[in-house]
Amino acid sequence: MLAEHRQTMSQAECIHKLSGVHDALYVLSGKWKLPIVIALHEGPKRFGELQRAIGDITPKLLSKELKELEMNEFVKRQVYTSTPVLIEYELTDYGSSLDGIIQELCAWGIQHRARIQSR
Amino acid sequence: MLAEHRQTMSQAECIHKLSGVHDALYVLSGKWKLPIVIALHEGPKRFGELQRAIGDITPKLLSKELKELEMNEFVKRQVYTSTPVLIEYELTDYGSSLDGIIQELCAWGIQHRARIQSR
DNA sequence: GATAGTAGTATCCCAAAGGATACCGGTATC
DNA sequence: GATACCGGTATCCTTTGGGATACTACTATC
Repeated sequence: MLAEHRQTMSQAECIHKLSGVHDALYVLSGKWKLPIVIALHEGPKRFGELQRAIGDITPKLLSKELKELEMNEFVKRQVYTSTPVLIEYELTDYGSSLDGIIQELCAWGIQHRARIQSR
Repeated sequence: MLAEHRQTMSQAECIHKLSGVHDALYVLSGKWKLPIVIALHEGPKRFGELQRAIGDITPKLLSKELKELEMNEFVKRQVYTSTPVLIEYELTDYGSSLDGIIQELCAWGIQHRARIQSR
């Protein structure tokens, strides 16, 4: 293979990766989206439970992030019309498709912290 | 296993994941860090080459992000004392350890785009 | 000697992200 | 009837991330 072709191929691959990563980061933007998804991984949670599980998130932000997660079909808002009304947020199957990303980030982050601390 | 214990375990797991993901996202913060790492994946690049490869990044931002990537040992700044001086940025082995994360983000991003467009 | 490229730095500015605080209507409890 | 929880909303304010633009010192080329 000619150098010229290799160059073209790796450039194409680079652009391909750039766009994929960009799209993924776009829907995961914001400080709290992944924390919310991780917290919901344990099971459905109510608004207040989520707030306590994550810690330090204000209701305004939690509400906003949940709406965006709902729009992207990562999270389902379940309303149980009992009295009083019970509202639960639960991870959808599509939300669970983020597991690979979360696993990689988590594993890398943990080894990185260990690496930093051992210096 | 008692429900109580399951709950405790999954909470611990949740906190564990939260901290790992947090640490990873912390060093990858900023709009251009992953794009730079991806661009350098093809091979070493000079400042101007990087700027052109990424597109739309201003020299100020590129300089800042490169410094942070260098501090985290993702990127090595090579100075060749020829005349004129040649400066190249190259990915370190540790920088390559981000490949798993990039792969996951890229693959997920691409399937997500396909999913969106097919609706 | 003008022009262009290389590798950045300096300054200014703006929009967006996010935090603090207060509030709302409803229900249940004391 | 006061208080407290639930599920949020509204308003204000600060921070910071990042873009635009200009500039520098050096070298090479026309």
